[in-house]
Amino acid sequence: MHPDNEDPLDMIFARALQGTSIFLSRDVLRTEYIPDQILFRDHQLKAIGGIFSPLLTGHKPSNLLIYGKTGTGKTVVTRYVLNRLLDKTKNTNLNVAIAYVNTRIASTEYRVLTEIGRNLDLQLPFTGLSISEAFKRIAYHIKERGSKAIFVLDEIDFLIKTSGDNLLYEFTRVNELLTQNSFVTLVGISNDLRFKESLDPRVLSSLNEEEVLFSPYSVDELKAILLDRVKYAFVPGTVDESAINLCAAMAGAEHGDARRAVDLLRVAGELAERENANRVEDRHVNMAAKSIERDRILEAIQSLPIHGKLILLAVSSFKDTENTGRIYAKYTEITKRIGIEPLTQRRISALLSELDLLGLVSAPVVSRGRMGRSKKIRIAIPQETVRASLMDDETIKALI
DNA sequence: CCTCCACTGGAAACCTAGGCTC
DNA sequence: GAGCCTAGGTTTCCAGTGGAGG
Repeated sequence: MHPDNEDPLDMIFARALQGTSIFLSRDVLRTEYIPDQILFRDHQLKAIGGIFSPLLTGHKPSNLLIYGKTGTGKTVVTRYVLNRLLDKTKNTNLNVAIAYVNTRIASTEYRVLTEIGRNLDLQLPFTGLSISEAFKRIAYHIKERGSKAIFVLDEIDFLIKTSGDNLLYEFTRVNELLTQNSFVTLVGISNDLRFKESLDPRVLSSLNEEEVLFSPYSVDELKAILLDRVKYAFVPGTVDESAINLCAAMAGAEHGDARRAVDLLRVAGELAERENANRVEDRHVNMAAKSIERDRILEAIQSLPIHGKLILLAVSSFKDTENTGRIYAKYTEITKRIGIEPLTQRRISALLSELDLLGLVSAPVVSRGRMGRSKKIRIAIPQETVRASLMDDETIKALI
């Protein structure tokens, strides 16, 4: 057999067929995966389990607020407990309904409501209804079915930041509309402790009936978690121990982020597989770190609206930092060239702040005395990445 | 210590797409 | 199908501001 002479595609298919891939199961390394056993989170597991347990006898559990940095297991533990609870109630006459919404992804009040509706098998049109109408429909749906509902609002700080606490206030009062055999319990998940400050005290006291804190994992704990996943994810002996250590160390260096550790391992595995290596080594992990960062940026840019892309292009055409006025001038020049109506400077200022938040540009506000007060704007990602990702856009392609 | 630049960022008005009612 | 309503994005308006230069 001469592998060199074979069609490369045939080889890939053959490998897949023979199951000689280094992966046993990729799914184990996906972010949505919920393991059978959760390590180092006994305390939180018991606490959350205890808080939800009244549900088993048909009583309303307390509202709950969960805190912890990204990748500390908040979402996984919550979903795990709720899944187990659903199993327990499956053969009873308790009608338990769980709605999970990530409010960073469902970024407006209305989208949060449609998402909750979807989770409860209630179709809501994606636009056209008022917030209060959508809200009433959900409440009526729960009441009619006598549901014991749990609303999990993940990354709840985003909802508060973008839309205030009006919706949350309505949620805390929804039980007044419901009858005895139906209720809604709220679970808020946040990685920012400070968001409490911007809540109405009434909302806070209602939402904060119980509180559970998730601390970051240590590097040793991360390593143990990875070793556990490796057992199910990879063919035995195909992952170097030093590669695992490196994943754990990289993820631990930030703040004990298990999601990042697992992502690194998955991407490292995929890179190793792609180059037909039979082991995952340190260098694959290093490559994975770069690849993940690059993908994050590419995705962020590609999902930008057209004006966001044009601003990015304007910013990236300067080497040094520039103030808002100069960026705006460049931006209007670009829009003229491709025949698009420019947005106002006020709007561009706001969009620049959004790009700053996304980490694509750096735009701190500085005062230059007599030279006025403005943003100090600079591109924050490699020039070549900007070009590569903007090439996808037909209207912009011609400019580059 | 005062001025004054070049915006910032809050607030309200305006616009548009799309569902609802009759 | 006309007329109404709302959410979300944008524009309009404008008071407020940090600090170098006088």
